[in-house]
Amino acid sequence: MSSSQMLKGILDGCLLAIISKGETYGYEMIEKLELYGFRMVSEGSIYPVLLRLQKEGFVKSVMKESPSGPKRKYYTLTPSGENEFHEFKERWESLSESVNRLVKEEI
Amino acid sequence: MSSSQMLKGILDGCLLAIISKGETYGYEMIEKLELYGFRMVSEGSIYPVLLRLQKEGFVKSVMKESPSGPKRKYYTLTPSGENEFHEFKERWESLSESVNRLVKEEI
DNA sequence: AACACTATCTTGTTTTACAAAGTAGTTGAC
DNA sequence: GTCAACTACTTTGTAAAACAAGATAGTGTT
Repeated sequence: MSSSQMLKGILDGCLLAIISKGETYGYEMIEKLELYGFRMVSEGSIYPVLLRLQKEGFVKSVMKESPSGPKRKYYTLTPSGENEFHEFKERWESLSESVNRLVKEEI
Repeated sequence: MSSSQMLKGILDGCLLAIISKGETYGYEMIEKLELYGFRMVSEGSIYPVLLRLQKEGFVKSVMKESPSGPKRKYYTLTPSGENEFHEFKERWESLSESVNRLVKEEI
């Protein structure tokens, strides 16, 4: 994956990161992203990404009853998703170092 | 600008960063991006961004003769572009901290 | 019943990514 | 002198993505 593809893949990677910390569902992921400092990540943004991640085989999901409210779709990483998350971390490392070198006046 | 808008604006910010270091032109920016570790940033990616940045009033350009080869379109930041670059740096700081907290297992 | 909160999905518009091809000047090799 | 290689910018076309907004639906409170 090239740098520019990387730019688009950050939300994907962040969702993989959240799911890697333990089974969770879409609505909760939005709340967690806010805790981590991401602002304005709305439902219209993340649900389509979750569907794509599942289509690509990186996550799988099961519906479970909620103690209150409608059923929740819980997501977990597949082995392929764990691998993808690992690769995301490396790409992120490389990208953020490049951007930091650039904006922090080095070179 | 929200986090998700931020995700799309990284290439824009990086181009502002490069131009802020001194007058330069598209073809040279691609070479510089490579030096900073960005891979596969092609002409089809950056020229449209440069046109948009100019349309938004963040950069201005002048054509100059090249000592060899076709004329070059040299870009510089406008005051509005300097301000935008400053805001980009703040947004980048905030985003990269969020992503790092997330992938580096904190919280 | 009306409202608020939880939870997911779909739709429709706008924007973006970017490969590919087009145009054009310069340089060096043969 | 022409062929290839490099420099340099633009345009075009397709595919994908972003995301606000709305649809749907269950639960809890007033």
